[in-house]
Amino acid sequence: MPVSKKRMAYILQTLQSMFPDAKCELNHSNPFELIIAVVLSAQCTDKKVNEVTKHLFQKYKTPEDYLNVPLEELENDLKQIGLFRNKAKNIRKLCETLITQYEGEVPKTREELESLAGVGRKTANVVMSVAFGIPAIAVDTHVERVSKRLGIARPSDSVLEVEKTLQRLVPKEEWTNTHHRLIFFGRYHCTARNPKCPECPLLDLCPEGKKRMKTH
DNA sequence: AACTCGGGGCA
DNA sequence: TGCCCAGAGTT
Repeated sequence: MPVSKKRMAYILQTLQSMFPDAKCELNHSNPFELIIAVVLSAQCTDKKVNEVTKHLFQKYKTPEDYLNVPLEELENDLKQIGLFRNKAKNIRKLCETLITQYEGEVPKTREELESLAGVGRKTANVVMSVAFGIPAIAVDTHVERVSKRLGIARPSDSVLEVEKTLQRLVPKEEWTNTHHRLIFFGRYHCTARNPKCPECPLLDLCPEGKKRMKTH
């Protein structure tokens, strides 16, 4: 059974005290740069993405810029990032759609965003919340892992089920902040390998943490 | 639900 | 060397 709203409120309060300033760490200065950065961030550290986009965004500033070079050149510019061939193709398709259907602008609805190449539910959620201020909880590997460890979601839940559970347990005005705090919690504290259970303020209510403290 | 893409970081 | 990284698309 998922946690109660009361217990969730305590978790949220604790996360807020741990990461009061949690926010999107992908460098961007507009919605178009953000959507490119999030597409690139799939299965790649945001640190590496920022390293690459630092140069990328000086060279490519508009959707047209990505289409005005040979595909091989864009692939080469993304060489340091995993899955770079898929991402280069998707980004070009995405830019083409922006030009032909959205007057070169990044759309704001989930349906429109998810229709773009390389953009799924997670990326759409990030763009909506970070670029346009629309409340959303994007469930990535960190959010999924910590939600399941804390007992907020069941181990067998899909990412969509995890998202729905979080939406039900968290006040809508806190969705975006909570998303970023769960990410920070997963990145810097409740890490995939060697989570910091002994010094975790949530250990007392964490099923996985208590299990780990016994067996390790 | 499982599989594939995929170079880089880290223990 | 093996696991993981702010996933998405296909089968």
